[in-house]
Amino acid sequence: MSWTDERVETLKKMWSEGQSASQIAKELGGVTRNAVIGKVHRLGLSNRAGGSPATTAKAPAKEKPAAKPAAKKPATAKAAEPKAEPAAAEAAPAAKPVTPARKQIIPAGQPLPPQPSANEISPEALKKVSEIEKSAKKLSLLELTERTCKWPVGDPATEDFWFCGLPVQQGKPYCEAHVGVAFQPMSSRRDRKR
DNA sequence: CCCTGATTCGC
DNA sequence: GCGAATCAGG
Repeated sequence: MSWTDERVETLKKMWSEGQSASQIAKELGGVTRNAVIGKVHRLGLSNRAGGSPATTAKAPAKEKPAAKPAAKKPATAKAAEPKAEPAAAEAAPAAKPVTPARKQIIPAGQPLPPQPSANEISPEALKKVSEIEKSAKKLSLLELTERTCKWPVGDPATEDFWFCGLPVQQGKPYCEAHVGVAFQPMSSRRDRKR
């Protein structure tokens, strides 16, 4: 696959929408996330700029100490290149419905509105759990690994007992769905005082 | 381990 | 220009 105009457009759009490189690659098909990232860089829109420069403002002059001897990184001489104003400020950064050709999930630079669900377990979370439990891998205790959801389901005293086993949420011991109900912000036993 | 983007460099 | 391999971080 090559970078046709269309594909580049999709790339730009998704990237500006905050989609991850892998998501974009998946969407485009025929390319890896590396390809996407590479293209992004070549297009000069590495930084999801456009209007919100306040985001990931990583140090561009990221110099790597010569910690790698025979490495394949012969410290390029172009250490810090005066990356002037990115022409990225091309189009209107905001108010641009664009073509909602597909699913536009993430708003944009906006992280996400404050999560209202602070108390009690949202019915959605519970529903999500019962849903995922159907597709749970139902692992036994011995099959659990560091990256399998350790949420127990059923009664340990019966045979209807197993662990979720779905991919964990990274770091956490449970999958996303279970993390949702596992880490109750608080309460729930408030009015449950026996 | 999963994921993310960033960078280099042979092609 | 392209993107795999690699790096670096979460």
